[in-house]
Amino acid sequence: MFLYLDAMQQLLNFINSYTKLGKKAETAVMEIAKQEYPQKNAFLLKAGQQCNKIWFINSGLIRRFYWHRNKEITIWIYYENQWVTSSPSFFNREPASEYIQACEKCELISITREATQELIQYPAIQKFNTLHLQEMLACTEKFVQEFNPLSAGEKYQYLFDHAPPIMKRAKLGHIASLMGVSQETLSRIRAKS
Amino acid sequence: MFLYLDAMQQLLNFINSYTKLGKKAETAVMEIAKQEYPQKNAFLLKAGQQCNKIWFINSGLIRRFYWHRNKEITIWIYYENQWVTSSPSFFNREPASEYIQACEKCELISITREATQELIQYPAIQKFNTLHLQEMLACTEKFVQEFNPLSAGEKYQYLFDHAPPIMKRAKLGHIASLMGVSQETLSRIRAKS
DNA sequence: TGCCTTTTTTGACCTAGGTCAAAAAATTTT
DNA sequence: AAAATTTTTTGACCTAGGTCAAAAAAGGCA
Repeated sequence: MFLYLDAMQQLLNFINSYTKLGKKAETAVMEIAKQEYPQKNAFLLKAGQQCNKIWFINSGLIRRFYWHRNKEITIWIYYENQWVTSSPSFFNREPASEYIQACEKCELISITREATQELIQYPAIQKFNTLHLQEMLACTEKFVQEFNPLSAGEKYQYLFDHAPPIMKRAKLGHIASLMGVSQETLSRIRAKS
Repeated sequence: MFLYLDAMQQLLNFINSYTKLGKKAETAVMEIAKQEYPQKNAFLLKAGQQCNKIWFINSGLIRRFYWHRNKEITIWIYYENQWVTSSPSFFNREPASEYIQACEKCELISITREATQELIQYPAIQKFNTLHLQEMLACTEKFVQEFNPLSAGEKYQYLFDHAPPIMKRAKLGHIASLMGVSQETLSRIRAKS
């Protein structure tokens, strides 16, 4: 019970850092959001399923990946205080082309699509949603822009500077595919640094 | 005057395809939006400036690019019925790291950041904004995901299938840098197809 | 503690696509 | 229409990072 309140408070703090929610909105969030505790390697979503939730990460590491020609390609790895979902599937209500899997034992809060529709009735939450979508769009663009033209070694350094939890906690193969290089290349880069 | 109404109608049609606007909201859009007619090669934005507008393209081709080690890197090329802005600069109110330039003589509608704040007061426009942000996010993710693992030749085909106006109207060097390959490589790919 | 499995490293070799330079073609300007 | 400029193509050569295979290390678990 103590842990429960704690996790919810972490989520509310996150939202409040964008816009202050009123008491009613906070209560609505707490009533509608559910906690989940996936074990290491558990799947939150598999390719072909429709993704009907977004997850907020209280603790743990989560990876999104898909298969391309007998190879896993990691889209991104998420950690504490970030949101995960399959955007194309969640927003367009289409089957996902990707898997979402826990890399570590996790503590999550999930909100269903219907629940988000409820919550968005609160103006403060609507505002949070808009700000957050804008930020995600700007970040995604910025990342793609800055990251793509780098050499393999520079990509390694970039991720260390911008997403240390990934580099410290994810396994080599996952990081390599996130960077778009082979595992062997990443191992060699690491040997030098 | 006829042209003017025509361009505005094109914008309203675009928005209405997401959610129907009421008469008042439509009027507000028409009063607040301004038309612009940049010549070929004109800059809408230069690196270092803050981007305080979004543009809707009635006609023409517009390119976003930045410099990386004495090389222009094209972020994306936009055309009819699309919106252009520097998302990081526009949303975060920071200096842009990129240029936005007309590749052709264009017919545009611009809306300032302040104007968007006015317009978003209308619930239908707020809804359009949310839907459009979601779509952009989902599209951006999907594109990066599908495009990145392809070989140079496959990227060429992918763009032909997904963005023909770019391939038909943009110049080779711009397309090459959008694809992340050298101009020579693109020329060779084209020679084969 | 020692066995078994998974992950990471190392080495030898290869290839997609890069670079540099010059010719050819297409556009623009006068 | 000719000259000047810009864009695209072609050829020769090179390199970052890929692949395949095997060894070494690290984690799990009985």
